[in-house]
Order: sequence, then C-alpha cells, then structure tokens
Amino acid sequence: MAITIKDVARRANVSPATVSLVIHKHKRISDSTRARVLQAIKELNYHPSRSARGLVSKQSGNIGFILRDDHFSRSEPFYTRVFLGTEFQARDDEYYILLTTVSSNFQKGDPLPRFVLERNVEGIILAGKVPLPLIEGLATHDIPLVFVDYYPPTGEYPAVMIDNISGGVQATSHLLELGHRRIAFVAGDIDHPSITERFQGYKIALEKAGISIDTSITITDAPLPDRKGGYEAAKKLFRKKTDVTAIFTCNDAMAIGVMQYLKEQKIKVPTQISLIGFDDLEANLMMDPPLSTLRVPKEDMGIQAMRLMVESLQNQKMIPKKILIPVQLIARGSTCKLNSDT
Amino acid sequence: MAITIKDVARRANVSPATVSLVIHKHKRISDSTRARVLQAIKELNYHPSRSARGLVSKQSGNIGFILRDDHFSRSEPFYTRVFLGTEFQARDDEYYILLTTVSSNFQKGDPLPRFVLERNVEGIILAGKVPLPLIEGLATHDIPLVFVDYYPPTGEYPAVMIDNISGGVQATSHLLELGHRRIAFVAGDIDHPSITERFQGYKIALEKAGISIDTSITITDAPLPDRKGGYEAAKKLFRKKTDVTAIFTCNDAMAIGVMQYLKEQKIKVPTQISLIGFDDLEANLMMDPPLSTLRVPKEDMGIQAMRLMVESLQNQKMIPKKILIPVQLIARGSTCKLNSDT
DNA sequence: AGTTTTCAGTTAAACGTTTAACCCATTGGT
DNA sequence: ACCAATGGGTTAAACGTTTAACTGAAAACT
Repeated sequence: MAITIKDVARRANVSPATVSLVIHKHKRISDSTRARVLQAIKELNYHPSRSARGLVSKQSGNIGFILRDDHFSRSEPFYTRVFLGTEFQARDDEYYILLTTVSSNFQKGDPLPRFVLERNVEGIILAGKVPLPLIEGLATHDIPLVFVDYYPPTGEYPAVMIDNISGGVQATSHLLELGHRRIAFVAGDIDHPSITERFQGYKIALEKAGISIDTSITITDAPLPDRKGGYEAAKKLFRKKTDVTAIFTCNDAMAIGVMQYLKEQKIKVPTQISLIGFDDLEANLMMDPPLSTLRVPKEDMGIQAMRLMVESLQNQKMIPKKILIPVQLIARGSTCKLNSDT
Repeated sequence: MAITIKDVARRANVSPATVSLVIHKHKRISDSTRARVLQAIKELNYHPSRSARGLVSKQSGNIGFILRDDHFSRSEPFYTRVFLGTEFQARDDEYYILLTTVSSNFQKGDPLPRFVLERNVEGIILAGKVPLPLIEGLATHDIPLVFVDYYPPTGEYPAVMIDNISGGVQATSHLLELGHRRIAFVAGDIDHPSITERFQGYKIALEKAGISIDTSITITDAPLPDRKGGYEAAKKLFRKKTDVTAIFTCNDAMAIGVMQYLKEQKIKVPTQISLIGFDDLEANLMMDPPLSTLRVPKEDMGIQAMRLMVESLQNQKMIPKKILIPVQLIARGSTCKLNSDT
C-alpha cells in the first residue's frame, strides 16, 4: 500500500507523532531531528492522506462553491467565469473547489448540498443570488460563507461586489464627454441590485452634468435583460420619433439586441446612435462595430472571493470585509463623438 | 458536534456496524431493523462523514480533472467547457470534481498533482494533450484514467474523441452540395491530431466527389490556428488571383480571421466566398454574416467522459471503451449556393 | 544540592467509518 | 436426537493522522 506516516517514522527513527510535528512546523523539534525526518519524507516521497488528516483535524482542504442551477447552465457564462477564477486562486492556496448547484426555488427544509452534510468543505463561496432558505440552512452549520455579486438581506458576511454605480457613471460620462446630451437608458429586471445600481450611476452622471432625467427615454421594463429584451426595448424607444443620440444598456446582451434592431432599421452605429453596454462579453469583439462597454473582471472576482475565504479561514473572527471590484471603460467602435462622420 | 453513526446506532438500538450495513444495503439485515435504522437516520438527519469513510474504504468520492495550464487560462474556453460538462454529470453520479492544471512541460520526476499524492481521487479525467511523463507518473499509481480529445501513444485507456474526420467530410460535402468546386482548406498546427483528421475529412470528401486535391489552395502552415493565423493565411491565399469560391478553415478562430481579411478586401461573404469553420464558438452568432460551422458538443464530451469514468470505477477490469462524439453541421449565413445573390 | 523550568520527544487516545470474523438462535435434514 | 446450515446481528480491529498529556534529561535557578 501507500507510504504512511509510520513508514517515515521508522526510517527516521522517531515516533509518528514527531513526524506529524515536523510536518506542522511545530517548534518543539530540534534541527537535527527535523532534518532527519524531512530527509525520510523526501526519500519515501511521503504525502499525508487527505482523508486521515480530514478525519481528525476537520480540515478537508476543500472549499464549496454554490451556484443556482439556472446560473450554471445558462449560455452566458458569467458565474462560471467567476468559478474559474476561484479555481485558479485555489491552486495557489492549496485548496480544491467542490462545485454544486442548488435549485432556484430551494425551500426551507430541502437537503443542503452534500458537501456540507458530509463535512467535506471548510467554507463556502456563493456566487450570484441564492435562495434565502439556503443561506439560513447553511448558517446553522456555522461554516464560513463568502458572497460574490450578491449580498443577502440579513447577516454579516465577507463579499465581493461589482462597483456598478461607478460603472454606470463611467458609461454615462463617456457618452457625455463625446458630446451626447440625449442619452437613453435601457434595462430589464430593474429590481436586480446590480441593475438598479447601474441605473443609479446613469442618473448621478446626468445630474452632475446638469441634465435632468427624462423618463421618456429610460426603459426599465423590458421583459428580460437579454438580447430579445434589448430588441423589444429598442423597438419601443424608436416607435415615436426621438432625438436620442446615444444609448446605455444595462448589459451587453441587451446592447446586442438593440444593435440588431438598429441594423434592421438602417440606423447607423455609431454615427447616428452611440451604444454602450456593460459586462464585456467575448462576443462584443465580433460585432460590427465592436461594442463599447464596461469590463467586469469575472475571473478576478473569483480570485478575490477565494482570497477572502482563505483570510476568514485563517482568522475565524475577522470582521467581514467587503471588496468592491472596479469596472473599466472599454471604448470601442460603437461609441463616437456626436455628429462625427467616423 | 455533528451526528455520527453511533448516535444513530443508539437511537435505533443496534450496533454501529448494523447502521453501516443498512447504509450499504447489505442483505443480512431484516426488514424491521432496516426500517428502524432508516427511521433513526431520518430523524437525526445523519450523513456519513466523507473523511472517515474515505479513510477506511479508500472512496474519496472525488474525481480528478487534469488540464494543461495553457489550456486552462487561454481565452478560448474549449476545455473549460468540457470541464463544466464533467461537473454537470458528476452531480448526478454523486462525485465531486477536483480540478488541477499541470505545466505544459511537465518533466519526469516532477511532483504529481496533489490530489494523487494525497489519495484524494478515485480516478482522473485528462482533457486535451498532456505531457507524456505525467501519464507515466500516473500509471504507477494505478488509478483509472479517462482521456478526452487526446489519446496517448502508449497504453490502453477509455477515451472520448471528436469525430473530426466525419466533421471534415461534412463541412466539405456541405460546400460541394452548394455547388462549390474550388474549395480551399486553411489550417495551422497541422500536426495536431484533430486538425490532421479534419484535413483528412476534407480530402476524403473531395476525392469522393472526383475532385483532386490542389495543394496550391490548401494552406496548412499558418503560424497558429488562431484569428491572426487565419488572417495571414487568407492574405496568402488571395495574394495571387484565385478562383477559389469557398474556404473551409480548421476551426472557427481562423475563420474569424479569414472573414476579417475578406471584409477589409471588400470580398463579400457568402456571395463571393463561402466560409465554414469548425467548433461552434459563441462568437459565431455575432458575426455578420453568422458563421457556418461544425458544432462540437463540448459539454457533452465532458458528460461522456464522466460516464466512462463511473463505468470503469464500477467495473475495474472493463475493456477500455472509446467514444466517438459526432459533430453536427450548422449551416448559417456564411455559406451559400455558388453564384447565388442571396 | 535541591527544586523548578525548559527542552525534545513519546504515548496513547481520538476522529468516524467499514468489514472480516465471530456468535447465538432457529431451522432443516437425517 | 444430533449436526449442519442459515439468518441476523455484534465485536473489534483497522484505516492514517493529530494532539493533549506525559516523560526524562538537561539546564537554570535559589
């Protein structure tokens, strides 16, 4: 069978306990014994068994990652990118990630994720909005939680959030700087915190520029914040004659829909209408013209979340830190100076 | 602390062993006792500890997933999509996936992935080409391996492969059916098995149609099989006057580069040149016109790999099965009938 | 010199399962 | 009536660590 701590002990002429103490860098071991033990470990290529270690020390070496099922399987891989970021950082921190999904209508009393019940994770990262009953269920197991792109209405937790307000301001300011004054806002699912915040940023920037909000050019009731929603919103916006010269959509998916409508109507982007989205999808570069947007660093969010997790694992009673991830303006071909011919 | 098997035993008035036997559906337990035990399990909401179970039974409940580092972090998320498929299936099979990457120049003697050394996985799925020394290292631990989109030159393993030849035939036949006769082939990294096979499919289809291969319109030496490579290849192809009416690129990334070149040269797709790729990237739909291609079901490959893994776990000495994943022609706007005006 | 500290390591229990070996009652066969 | 087989469970060892409590020797105080 595999090499165990006893094999190492025998070869180094010490007790298994000593080997364990060496591994854990305990101070009470003399340099000479430590050296002998380390030597034996090397020679035998010994590595402690994860299961045995986990059994007694409760350190499984795993972190759970929970995603709502509809977020996992949806085509736009936002949260899966966050997940990959977490995986990335986990390798540096010597943890493994166990991924699971929960039903979007998780009910009080539903079974918790298996890795919780089997005591197989030391902490859990939750990405995106998750059902409240789940959070309550997890809370009873007192296991550290870290939230990403969602903050529960109750409780105090470390979290990684997008600076949506700043993003909204940046997008709007960008258009303002290009000379636009009649800037439409297009969104769906306006109750989603992220989207509300982007809208807020829009308003802040306009007010600062001394422009009052014209609700006739802010569409916030699109059926869904997706391509089709964008298409419908654009249709609505252009139903009556309008003097809008720029559009800020709450995300890229809607921007794509808007662009599609504009193309069909032979309205030129960016010369007639400047268009800016939010998220920075892969697809943006393929568009014609490529879409200006605000880049949300998804992998980075995962990385930060994992860092927060490691911190709270090392320091159980740390005050829950919140990290605000900045977004970056990416000006591409879909926005240009008002009345420019380029 | 948490509920243990002893708590259950006490409540059901049996020994811990009996509880264990019930859990494992051992036959030697009477219906009445079984019922009592199950009842107690329910009431206490008992779940066996993964670590304890793993320690004695060697069943960690985890499967490893190995990816080369450059495959993990590259922008085109081919293998990460495969990974997500594996995750997906793992949930059904009650396994968790531990992901890790290995250096692309893994040397003989380099340390194996931690999850192997710590005996924390029951099997390993390897996606994409991985270094030979790694495979040899893993072989010494006799742990079941399953390969995806790569087959090692030595050894017998279960594997999930793309039917690239069929794909090459389908792509080419599609163009032939549209009336094209002068069909160029564009590729980079021609030594990669997948790409060689696609090229083979191209040749097979042409020969079957009675058209001989014209090496002046097969470009296989692009620097890399990416966008830039496609752009350069197209430039090369159109340097001298050519009568090519259709192009089959070995993947979508190159097709995108080709399309970009054609756009710059005001060569209309598809009316002047029909263009078909391979892979079916997200971005294809955003292109103008949307790119025809062969869909490679990446998630599906991950799912199949996981299934193979479960099979070989249940039946250790099963003959290594190979699964050939079919690819599907997706005809979009970038291909059309020869000399059509559409 | 006697007592206390410190140092360096060992002993042994504990973690929560699984499972081979065992045991005791019945039942069945002759 | 005796023995073997069967059914239904229990006992106890084992898995490979960690760690609190202990030990014995040497060093450091009074």
